[in-house]
Amino acid sequence: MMYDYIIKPFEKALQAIGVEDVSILTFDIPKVAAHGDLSTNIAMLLAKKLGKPPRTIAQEIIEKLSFKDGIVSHFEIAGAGFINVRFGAKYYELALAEMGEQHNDYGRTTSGKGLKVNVEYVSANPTGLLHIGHGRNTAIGDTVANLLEWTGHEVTREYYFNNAGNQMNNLALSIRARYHHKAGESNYPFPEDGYHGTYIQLIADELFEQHTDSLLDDTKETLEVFRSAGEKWCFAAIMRTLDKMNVKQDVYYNEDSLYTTGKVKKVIEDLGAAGLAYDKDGAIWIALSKIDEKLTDRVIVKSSGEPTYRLPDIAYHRDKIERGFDLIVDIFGADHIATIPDVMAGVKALGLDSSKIKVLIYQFVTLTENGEQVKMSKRTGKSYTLDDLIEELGADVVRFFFIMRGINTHLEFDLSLAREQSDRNPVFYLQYAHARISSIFANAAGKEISTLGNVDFSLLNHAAEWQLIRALQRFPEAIKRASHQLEPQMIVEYLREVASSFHTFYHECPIVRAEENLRSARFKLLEITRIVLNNGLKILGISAPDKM
RNA sequence: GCACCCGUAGCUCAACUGGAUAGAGCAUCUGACUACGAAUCAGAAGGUUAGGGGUUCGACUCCCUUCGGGUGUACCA
Repeated sequence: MMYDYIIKPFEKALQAIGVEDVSILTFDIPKVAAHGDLSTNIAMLLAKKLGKPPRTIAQEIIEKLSFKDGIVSHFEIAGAGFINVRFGAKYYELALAEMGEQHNDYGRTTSGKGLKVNVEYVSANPTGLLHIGHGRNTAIGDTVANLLEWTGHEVTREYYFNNAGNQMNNLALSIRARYHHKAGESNYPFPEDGYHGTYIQLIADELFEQHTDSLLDDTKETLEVFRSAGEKWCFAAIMRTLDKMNVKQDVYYNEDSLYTTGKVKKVIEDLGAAGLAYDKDGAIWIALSKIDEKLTDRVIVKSSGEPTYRLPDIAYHRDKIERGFDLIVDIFGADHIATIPDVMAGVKALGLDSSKIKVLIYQFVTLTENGEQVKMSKRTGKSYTLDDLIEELGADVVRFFFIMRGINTHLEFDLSLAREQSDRNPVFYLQYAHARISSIFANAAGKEISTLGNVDFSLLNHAAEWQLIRALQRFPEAIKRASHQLEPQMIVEYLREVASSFHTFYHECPIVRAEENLRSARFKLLEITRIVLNNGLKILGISAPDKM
């Protein structure tokens, strides 16, 4: 639409003045409305190459420009050499018709067609309940996956977990201690690094009910019972929480399978063959300094024979590349920041293209209440879990709060604000716009007023209507950009603008009470607005209610 | 010490990745409901983009530097 009617004429004009490579032509949406609907800086970019002042070039371009009737109402040279374009009535009519036709698919593009993407998120080990940080991880990962789907990518949502190792052992020991306590041995020592959450006692209690005191012998076998019961319980709890968050993943990838299938071993062999791994002090090291001089060599297999986390991480990412993904997105908390260069270098050392891997680092979340920080401690088990948050606020508010800020800024989660069902809470602003539209349709139905009829978009020429249409028309572009930048927050900002334009339109323009033909056109505009809000909220994983 | 992230209105954050006059919400002050939902709208006020240099037609954005805040820096994950 925009390409055929606006961009193509520009490309032709450029060719007419002798510019062959038109790929540098881009358009911006001016911040200031007086500068039109679209703006290009092409003349400035060409100034050096052509050796002429920007405004002269702009003038030459403009002389060659020609648009179809009514598509563009006005264009001009402004400032240092910008070319500004203002859409005409015909453009809005065509755009609206197209949006209406695409309906629930409006906003989808095909820019990612044929590309396979893996988005790995949540990835919590089954040692406890999801906490606030996991919440941000989950909301970001799921929304990014949605965005990639809406731009035509084939998306696999993946959960990576480790159900072996120290942490799991710790979980088993913690449950065992609580089990002994339950059995009356109140002096049984609790492990120093044990998990203190109340859920540990719950698991122990369940085991005691099933086994009474038959697990009191501290053997390998009984410890395994505690371990596997703990894992099962934690996973079930995690899945329940994710379900509430409206999250469904496709692949659950067990780190242990990297060992059983020999993939870890193969990494060591291949690194060795490439001369990038060596033995020292009884351990195996990876020669990161040979791959990137800023890095230092690291241990990948300890002298005890156990691997460090780097080794399976490298094997895992190799596996993802070998599964044929064109883009691999990891969602990590800021505490993982140091490991990323190591893993990337390791992947590169195996001769693979590490640029396929994009790691999104999100900064920490702090909970505040009445302006004061809520302390979160894993040790004491008093931490706010994600479940607690959802219970108190609802999944919509929780998801929204986790993505309404850019990924790499610290997120202040204001509990008192989130709790408020009022205009101070930004999630309601979007949902309210949707509910209001539904309500207008219901109102019309109640009065037996037709919302259909012949639609003549040329009747829509109120400034508020145009502003709304302009916003609606940018939806596919907004998704494309957010998807490309992997920034969910951009969709939040966009939807806020749509909702704002809609509310203004609502106040300025009567709908049900408008004259019949105008009414039909306005109802159509309402319908498209509802589609955009609905689709946008769907991307954010938030419900679009008809009533609130 | 080193690496990464952040510093924008009183507060919480935007700014289409280098564009024109830096924008929203809250808080403060004015106005708009016997209207289709006031969970809304219209308006006022609020800024040396932490400080200083540089790069260029043009910088909140890129580079250097100083100052503040956060995170990480293991043969822990």
